[in-house]
Amino acid sequence: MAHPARFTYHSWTQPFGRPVSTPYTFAHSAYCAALAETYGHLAAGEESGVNVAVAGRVMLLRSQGRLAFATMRDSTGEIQLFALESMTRDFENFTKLHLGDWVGVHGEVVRTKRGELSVKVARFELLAEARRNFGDKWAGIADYDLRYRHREADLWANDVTRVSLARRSALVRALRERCWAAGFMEVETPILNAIPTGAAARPFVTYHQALGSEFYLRIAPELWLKRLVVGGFERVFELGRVFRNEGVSPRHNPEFTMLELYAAYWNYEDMMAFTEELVTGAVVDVLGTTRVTYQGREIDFTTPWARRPMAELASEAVGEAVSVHTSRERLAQLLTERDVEVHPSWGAGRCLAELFEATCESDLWNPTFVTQYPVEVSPLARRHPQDHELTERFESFLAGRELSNGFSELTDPQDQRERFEDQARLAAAGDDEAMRIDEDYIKALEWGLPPTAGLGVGVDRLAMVIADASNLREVIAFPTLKPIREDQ
RNA sequence: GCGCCGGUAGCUCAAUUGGCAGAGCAUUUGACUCUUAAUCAACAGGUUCCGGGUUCAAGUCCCGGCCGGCGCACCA
Repeated sequence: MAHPARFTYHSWTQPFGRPVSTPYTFAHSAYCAALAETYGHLAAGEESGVNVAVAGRVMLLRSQGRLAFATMRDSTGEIQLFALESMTRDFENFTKLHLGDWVGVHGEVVRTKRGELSVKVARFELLAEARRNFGDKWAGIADYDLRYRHREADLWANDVTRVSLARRSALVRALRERCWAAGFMEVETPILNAIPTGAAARPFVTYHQALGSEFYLRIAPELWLKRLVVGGFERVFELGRVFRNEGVSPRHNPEFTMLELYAAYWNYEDMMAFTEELVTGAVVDVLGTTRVTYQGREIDFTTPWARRPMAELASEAVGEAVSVHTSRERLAQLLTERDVEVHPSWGAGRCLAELFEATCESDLWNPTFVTQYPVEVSPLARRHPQDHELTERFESFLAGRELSNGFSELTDPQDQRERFEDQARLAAAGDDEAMRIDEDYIKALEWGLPPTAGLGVGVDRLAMVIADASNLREVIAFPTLKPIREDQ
């Protein structure tokens, strides 16, 4: 769609005059869904004797001489409007309403002879006119470009959009309420960061005029949240946007919503238990079941979720025992055999993680915890007591995609400094996603971080599953799109 | 960033091997006292995404660009 949609001006000149003068308020008294419930008992042709004031958009209009029917929708549902020349003030203009116009209607709740619950219009007001139409009244709007750039129209034109975004909202609410219920305090941490940290990702860069400094949009709130734990807030969470300057795909948006939470005195086992309870609980809150059909295939959220060490899964996939202690050469060879390019800077740990991703990740359909991540790919996680090349870390996978990431937090400032230095060496070697040394964070650890476990959940990914969406953009109200160049 | 596919009326979509750009809905006008995507009749509506090229002739073929979808890469 290179051209913006052209205006379709309706000529209101005859019925309403121009400019149309619309009211500043409407004394609304009832919603469609409530009317359907309250007056469901009315028989065909029966009148309730009750007057209501409803408002919404005209979705359909059937004008038939000296009577007319309209279908009006509000945020809760639809109801029919029934107008009669003999009963309706300004009937002539009612028949000239346009699809998409906002109207406020006063009238009696009745059921028509043909059995449709209706508001018999005594009088109505045009609250706002629709100067553009909302697409084909049967087919809606199909053009992705128009749907994503103008979600306000898509929401009226396509039921699936309304349902998907409503489910996302319900999910966010459920996650938040479950965190509150578990004693987590909701906090907010900076989005403008002097150092991008807490994850491995290329950041967005911006600039503050008065401070004369560059800032990075956060790629994760992780380190700030742990500093709050150092400060004595033992359970904190943040539900907010993070920004990663990476490719866009059906499963990646440059800005996305992350839930991160930290609990003092927990380890990663405790956090896995909480993750199950949180995610499965939220799914049940929204959908009322633990068995969800996603893209035609069932996902079973029933707890406990499977728990599998990364090395075990990778070994099964390649048909031989591999681990973080397998020689780098052998792991690299296995990767090369699978057409994965091995970078010189990768050690055995990174190779094992890559091997797992290449062979196992996309097959993990039901929610599954993968545990025991190599230290090399986990610069903020605490070492596993039985094997110091591994960490007490897990990621959960769902429908073949990463859903969450959690671990026992590294609390030793000296170890943390060395991990950062390893990352800095990767950055120097050209890895623009490696972490940078965050001296303030090391200083925070020197004040003492108690044993703590942390979790990050990709909210958009979970919303996709709950909305049965194959594309992330279906659960983001306004996904990031390339701006249309004006010179075209 | 690379590859494949797509962009035609406000919306949804047609258009044969290159041969007069169409339909439904919406809009406008008219008919109609129980409709349900109401129905019926009529009018109007086009830079076929943009810019070049080939050709007697381009929506269609070629080149470049814009935007989108999907795949790959990237995303621990």
